Amino acid sequence: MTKTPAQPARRTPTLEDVAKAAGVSRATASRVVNDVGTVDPALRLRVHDAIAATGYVPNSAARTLVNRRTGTVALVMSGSDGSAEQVFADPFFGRITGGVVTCLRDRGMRATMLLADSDKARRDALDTARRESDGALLVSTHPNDPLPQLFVEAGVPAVLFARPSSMLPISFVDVGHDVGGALAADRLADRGCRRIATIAGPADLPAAIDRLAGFERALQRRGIPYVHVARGNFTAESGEQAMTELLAQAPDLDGVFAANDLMAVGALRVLRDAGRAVPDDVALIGFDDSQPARLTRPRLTTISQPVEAMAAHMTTILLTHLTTPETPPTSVVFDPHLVPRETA
Amino acid sequence: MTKTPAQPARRTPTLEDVAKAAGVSRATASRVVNDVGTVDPALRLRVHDAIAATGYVPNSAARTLVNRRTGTVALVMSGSDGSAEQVFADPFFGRITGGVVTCLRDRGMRATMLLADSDKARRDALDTARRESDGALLVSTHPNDPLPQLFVEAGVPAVLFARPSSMLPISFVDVGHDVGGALAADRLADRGCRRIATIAGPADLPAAIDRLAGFERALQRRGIPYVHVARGNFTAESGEQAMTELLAQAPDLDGVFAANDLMAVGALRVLRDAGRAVPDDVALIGFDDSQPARLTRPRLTTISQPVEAMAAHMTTILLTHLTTPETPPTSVVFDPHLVPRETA
DNA sequence: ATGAAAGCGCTAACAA
DNA sequence: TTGTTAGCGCTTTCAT
Repeated sequence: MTKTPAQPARRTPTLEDVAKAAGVSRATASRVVNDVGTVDPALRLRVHDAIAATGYVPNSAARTLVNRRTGTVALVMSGSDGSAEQVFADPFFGRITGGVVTCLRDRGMRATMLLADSDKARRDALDTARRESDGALLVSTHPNDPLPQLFVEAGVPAVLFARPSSMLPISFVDVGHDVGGALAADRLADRGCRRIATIAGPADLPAAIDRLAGFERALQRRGIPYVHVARGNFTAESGEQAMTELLAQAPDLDGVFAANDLMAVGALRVLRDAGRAVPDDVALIGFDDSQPARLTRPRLTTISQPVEAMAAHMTTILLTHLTTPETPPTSVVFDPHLVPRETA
Repeated sequence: MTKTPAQPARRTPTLEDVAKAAGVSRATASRVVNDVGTVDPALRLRVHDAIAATGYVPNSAARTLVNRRTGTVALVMSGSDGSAEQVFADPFFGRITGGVVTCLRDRGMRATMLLADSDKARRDALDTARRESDGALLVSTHPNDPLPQLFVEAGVPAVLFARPSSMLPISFVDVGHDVGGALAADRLADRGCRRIATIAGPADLPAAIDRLAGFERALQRRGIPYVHVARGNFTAESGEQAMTELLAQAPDLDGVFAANDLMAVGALRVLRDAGRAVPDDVALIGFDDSQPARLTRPRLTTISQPVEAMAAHMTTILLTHLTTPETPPTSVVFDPHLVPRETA
């Protein structure tokens, strides 16, 4: 019965307990735990035993208090005002979250979920990101989102998912939307389509702009310069309407690229109703490889983005900025790929 | 130029700074900040001014260290082993997250996202939930998930989304799956269907069991005792297969209830291919009110769950447990409702 | 290589 | 009502 023998109380063990059990000072125990500085191998072993014996786990609040590091990254979903529910219902959101959480987990870190869908929410998100996280991952669903700029101005480390509409000194990951458009163009051209049309997305969305540009350029390269363009807003209904317009404008068309799957689904319905066989009369390609693309009959050929990988990479970029603050803004653009199914 | 006049340094202000600026002690400043104890109105005012002047915001790590409260709730997505990406791609997940985050935000709290898809991940989640959050919200995607039991045994405050397969002394929210099944039954019966079949979900899933039971009971009440049952696994493909079986078994059927929308989508395809007009020859009802339900033509009549409200309520239950630990486990079952569209 | 000691910013007894 | 003080658990100089 010398020092603190058996039941010191039902309290969660602290570094002090470990030190005592190992017969060393708290400082030494800390060094062992953090694997820093130099400690005698023998002592190190004793400390490790003590850790195992006591079941010690570091208290992160205490660490944060002294280190100014939280081990947490804020994942900010930024929607237009009051769009909370809508933002989260999009499977995209979940895939991004999955990529981020998985990546952070490998590094012993966590993600806290923030929602920025009003001016106040944006301020709060900035504040929380600054004070209770080490940095932020920003996912905007609409163009001209003021959030990225806010973070840049406040000097809070942040990385964007998708290129911002206006130039900003901030890192981001994105997919090559233009490359995706080109993939679709080549696929249509390769299968012999010559009277081609496209259902483009909103004209103020960088992603939509690039998909269209890449698509048109690729066709031009293939000697198919003229493309009928109708605009949609990424809903199935707008896809129906656009397809209807297109059919009226160019009844003889034989290939269509829709800037997302939902619009492609709408287009498919109109084509079917118009008695056009897909893909034999008209080939059709979507974008996103979303669930609806797999559910249509015929199944939708589409362009896929490596969302999880992008999210993971976005996370590692942020961690780099945290480790090496002087790192200049970096952007990484991922390659999309064609998912050949039945409509093209 | 008396005390700390202008630029005390570019350091984030602490309570000490506020106290100094207001000419009071740190304790008084703390009382004002936390609105606790009794403080002279005049001093209170001076402290508030000082807070505004310094731009003070409490340091949460320091608070956590002394309070043992993190202001954070762990949102644990629990999938079968290695199913990370799949879990997150489900829109359900996002809707739950949205409900939780919104509810927490109103109370000045945050959610940290955890993924429990392996034994190690489950242990880690438990540990993180215990050490870095005040409690946990558990969302299981598969039956017989060991996670809830783990939390119960560890005594970590937790609330489940959906009733656990085995009885457990733990709070949960759920939707009345049986009520939903009955809603579908009544709808079919009301529109005159008499030769009714159902595509049930996995026999080991409480939700699937209840949907089927509620459906059958309601039909029985209406004097339609016999129901053809085929099983699916909640995918569109399984829905196709089940519908094919059903059509073979009961070629004259005139109404079908599928236990989820995806299977209903599959069924719809088979019915169309079989030349059955929907809803005129065969009426069809799904469950979930998911995106695919809105995309089919005809649009799918379905049963909707108030997911966001359920998630929010799950959160408030957890907060109640945190405030009043002796609160016994509570369960709240929400009413689903019928979303009448075109297939029934 | 190791330990003593000084905080990190805050809350809560306890005194006054 | 207010202030003093003792920690919460940890890291990190600075001596030794």
